[in-house]
Amino acid sequence: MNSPNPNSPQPDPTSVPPAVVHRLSLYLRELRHRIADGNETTSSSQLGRRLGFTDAQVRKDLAHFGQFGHPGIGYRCNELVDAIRKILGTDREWRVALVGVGNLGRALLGYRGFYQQGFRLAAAFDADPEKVGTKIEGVEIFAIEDLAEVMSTHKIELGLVAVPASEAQAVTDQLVAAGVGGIVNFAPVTVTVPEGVSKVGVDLARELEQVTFAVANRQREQPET
Amino acid sequence: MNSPNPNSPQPDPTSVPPAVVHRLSLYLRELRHRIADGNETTSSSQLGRRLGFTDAQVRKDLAHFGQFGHPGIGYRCNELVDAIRKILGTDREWRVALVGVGNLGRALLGYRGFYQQGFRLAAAFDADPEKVGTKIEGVEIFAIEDLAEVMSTHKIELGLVAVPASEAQAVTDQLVAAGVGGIVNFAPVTVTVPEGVSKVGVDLARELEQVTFAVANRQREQPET
DNA sequence: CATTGTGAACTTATTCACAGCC
DNA sequence: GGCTGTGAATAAGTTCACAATG
Repeated sequence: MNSPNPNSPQPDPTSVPPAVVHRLSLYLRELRHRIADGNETTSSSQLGRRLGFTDAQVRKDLAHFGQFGHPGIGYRCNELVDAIRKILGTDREWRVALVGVGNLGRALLGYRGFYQQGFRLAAAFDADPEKVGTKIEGVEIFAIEDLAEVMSTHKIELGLVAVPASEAQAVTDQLVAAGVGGIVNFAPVTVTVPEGVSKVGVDLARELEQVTFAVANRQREQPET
Repeated sequence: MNSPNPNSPQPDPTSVPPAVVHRLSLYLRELRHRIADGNETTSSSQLGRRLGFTDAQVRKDLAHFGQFGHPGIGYRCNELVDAIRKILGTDREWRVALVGVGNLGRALLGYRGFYQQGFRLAAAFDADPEKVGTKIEGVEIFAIEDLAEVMSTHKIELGLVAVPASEAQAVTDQLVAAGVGGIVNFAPVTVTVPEGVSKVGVDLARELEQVTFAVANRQREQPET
C-alpha cells in the first residue's frame, strides 16, 4: 500500500453488496460534515464510531473499490469524498424528473438537498390539468401524456414516482419506456422494473413501522442501515 | 403444525435482524394489496415472487415470530395481516410529533399514509414565530421552547425530525429528553440517540445515490431492501 | 506509533430439501 | 398436489488480528 491507487481491486461492481453502497453514501455524508468542521483527515475508526460501525467494516467496504487510505495518517477527507463520488456516480450532474405533484411531490421539488448533491429536477408531470403548465419551485409541470417526449427533449435519466399506489406501476412503466435508468418510488407499493433498470423504494409509513417495532420490543438503537 | 399458534417460537425479539423487520413491513403492505384485490389467501412463493425474495425467505422470516400458515393452503391474508401488525406494534395508534415545518415537514403533515397506518400527527413544532399558532392540515404548530410541555400533554411517543442538518442533533436531544421512544430523522446527518431510544434515518439524496450507483455500474434491480 | 489493507476465523443470513399436513 | 415449518447445507457478511507503512 502506497500512494492511493484506485485502480488496484476495481472488482466487478455487480458483486458489491447493496449494504456496502448504503454505507458508502453514509461515509460520504459524514466526510462532508467533517470537512465543514475544518478537518483535513479522518480515520476508519473515527468514521466508524460516528456512524455505528467497526473500523474494520469501514476499511473492508472501501477495499471493494480500491485503496484510498494512508497508513499512519488515515484518509484525506477531500480525496475520499472525490473517490466515493466517483464510485457512486455522483461526480457529475443527473437530470431527474418527478411524476406526481401532490403534497410529497411539491416537497421533493423544493428539497434543496437534491440540488446540492448534483441532482437537477428538470421536469415534473401531473395528471391534474389545473397544474399542467404551471411552475413550482421553478420546475415546469407537464401532462403525463407528454412524458415520453419531454423526457427525451430534457434528457432525463432518473425518475421520482410520487403518485398514489394505484398509479405507481403504470407511471413506472412509462418512465421505463421513456428510457429512464432508475427510479425512486415513494408510493406504498412494490413496483416491478425490467432488468437493467434500477429501483429504490421509500415508504414513509414503513420507516415508522421500523421504529414502532423497536419501541414495542424495547430494542436498542440500530446503526443507520 | 396445525391451527396457527403464534405462541410457539416467540423468541427474544432483540435477536431479530433488522432486515427481517424491513421485510415484515413489506409483507404487510403486499398482503393489504392482495386483500384489496379480493384474495383470501396467499402463499410464501406468491409473496416472495411479488417482492423479489425466495419462498423459503418468507417462511423463515415469519418463523421468527410463530406459526401463521396452513399447510396446503398458505396464509390467510387477514390472519397474517393481524399477526404482523401485532409484531410491528401497529395494532394500535401511535401519537407522533413533527419538528420542522418546512417543505418536507408540510408534506409529512399532509401525508395520508401515516393516518391510514394508525399514526396520528398530534403536534408540530417550528422555530419560525410566524408559523407558531397556525395550523397546517389540521395540526397545530407550537414553538420549540414548548416542546417538552406539549409532548407531555399530547402524550406523544414518536418524533419526526425534518429540520436542517445543523439543528437535527439538538432537536433530537430535546425529543429524547421529552421521553420519545423513537425518531425518524429526515435531516442529512447522523444523529445519536441514547440506548433504549430507536432511530431510523431517511435521506432522500442518499436514496438517489443508490440508484446512480446502480446505473453508473449497470447493475440489476435490487429487491426492495 | 497510529493506521491502513487483508487473509483467516467467525458469525449471520439465505437457500435447500424434505417430513408432515391439508 | 400444494404448501408450511424447519434442520442441514451453503453463502454472505463481519470482525479479528497482524504484517506493512508513512
